[in-house]
Amino acid sequence: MPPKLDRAQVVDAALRLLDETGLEGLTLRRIATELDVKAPALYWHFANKQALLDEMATEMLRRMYAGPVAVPGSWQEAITITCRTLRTALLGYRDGAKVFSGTRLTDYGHAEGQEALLAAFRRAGFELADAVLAFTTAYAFTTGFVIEEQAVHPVRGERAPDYDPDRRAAAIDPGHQLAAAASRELFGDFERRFERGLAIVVAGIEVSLRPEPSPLDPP
Amino acid sequence: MPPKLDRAQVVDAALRLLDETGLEGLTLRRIATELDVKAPALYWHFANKQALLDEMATEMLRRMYAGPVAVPGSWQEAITITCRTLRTALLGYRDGAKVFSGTRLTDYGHAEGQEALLAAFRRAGFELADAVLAFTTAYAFTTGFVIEEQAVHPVRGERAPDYDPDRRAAAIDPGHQLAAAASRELFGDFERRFERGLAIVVAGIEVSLRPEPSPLDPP
DNA sequence: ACACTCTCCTTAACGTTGTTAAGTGGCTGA
DNA sequence: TCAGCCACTTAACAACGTTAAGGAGAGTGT
Repeated sequence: MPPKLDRAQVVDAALRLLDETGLEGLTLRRIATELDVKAPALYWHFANKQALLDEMATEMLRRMYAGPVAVPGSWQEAITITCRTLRTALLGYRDGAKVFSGTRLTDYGHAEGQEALLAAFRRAGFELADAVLAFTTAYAFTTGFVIEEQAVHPVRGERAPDYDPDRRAAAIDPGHQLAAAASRELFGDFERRFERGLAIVVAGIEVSLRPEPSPLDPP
Repeated sequence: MPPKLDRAQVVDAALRLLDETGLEGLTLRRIATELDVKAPALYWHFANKQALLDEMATEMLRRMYAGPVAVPGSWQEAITITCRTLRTALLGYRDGAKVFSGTRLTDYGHAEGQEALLAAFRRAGFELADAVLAFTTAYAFTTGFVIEEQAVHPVRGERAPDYDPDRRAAAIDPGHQLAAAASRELFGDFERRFERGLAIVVAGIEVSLRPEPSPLDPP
């Protein structure tokens, strides 16, 4: 009899269910039921729940790199597209950023995309250490941004009731006018704010880590 | 008879225990035991566990602002110190960044610090919207950075075994030289990388959101 | 003096969760 | 034919968050 299950099917079902239930509603029994199987069966394929979550995060990355990854010439384009794609990938699943940032990746299939990105920096004359710094800074911004974004919008299009800008503005001590007025900006227009924030990071890299203009290395 | 407990004591004990057990080991029964009380007693003071976690996050912020908050003149100093202080505050507790980013704050006591920060931007001529953008960008970077930092160093001074740079370097397809070499940079020297990353963000704000040099508003 | 009420905690229990132990049926190779 | 592995199932465990019910003690009204 052919096996009912393999790891890929479990991961796939788990990622589907994640959208319906959210991370805290994602239980092994539900995943198993979805697959017409009892919960302990999952332990044949994964050591424990954390291993499954790790694999889910890895699969999210894998699907992200499975899309159009034509990394273009300039490092500015490369890092912008990478972060934009990462955000889209994380937003593609409910609690995507939390799942992603809570797990260790299980394989290094993403090394290829990373290699291309780092290569773009090197071509522009960046030291490797600077390229890594640039990359991780943009990356930290992206994950941090999406975690907050998904706290406000747990599901695409809906808004968590606890993040009502007007309520926040009203609750703040009226002596703090700027903070109150900021409420309107804080919880909206994530699309635009992400793009502008990313542009800030890229511009900062450009001014702070300017590569040497010539390929000569000083002694 | 005077009550054994109040909200502040519960929060305090919970934050103490957090360091010992980590977020996933932090159970209501353990917190209760620590307070010489049975678990259901906590429900007199908090509606549920999430409410306690929210209060813990708020208390973390409160303690952060309780320190020396002399926000200086320039917006560069203000935002640098704010983010640096936030990182320190989050690193002060095991899984601090995760607790923090997973909760909604329960009061707006932090509005005062935010007000001072925004005021520094306004004094420099920034539009409020730009000040908020600058602030949230640096903030997203900081939380994203510390979440990753605490994944590698769950407890100050110790390193999670899964994040061994050499193992990662060895596991990566040798065709990807840059990605493999990057492993050495990726998991170390968080102190320096945070400072440089923050400097990048600040420099980016400076170039991207340059305020008008004069206090005149165009019509 | 007594009863009433309010506060703050306990005891007991419920349903659910991740996880383990033990068992079971089908397929493969000798 | 039969041992042996694979891939599940059934049964059960301890632990979790949470709820229901009750009780001790202090304060108040009469």
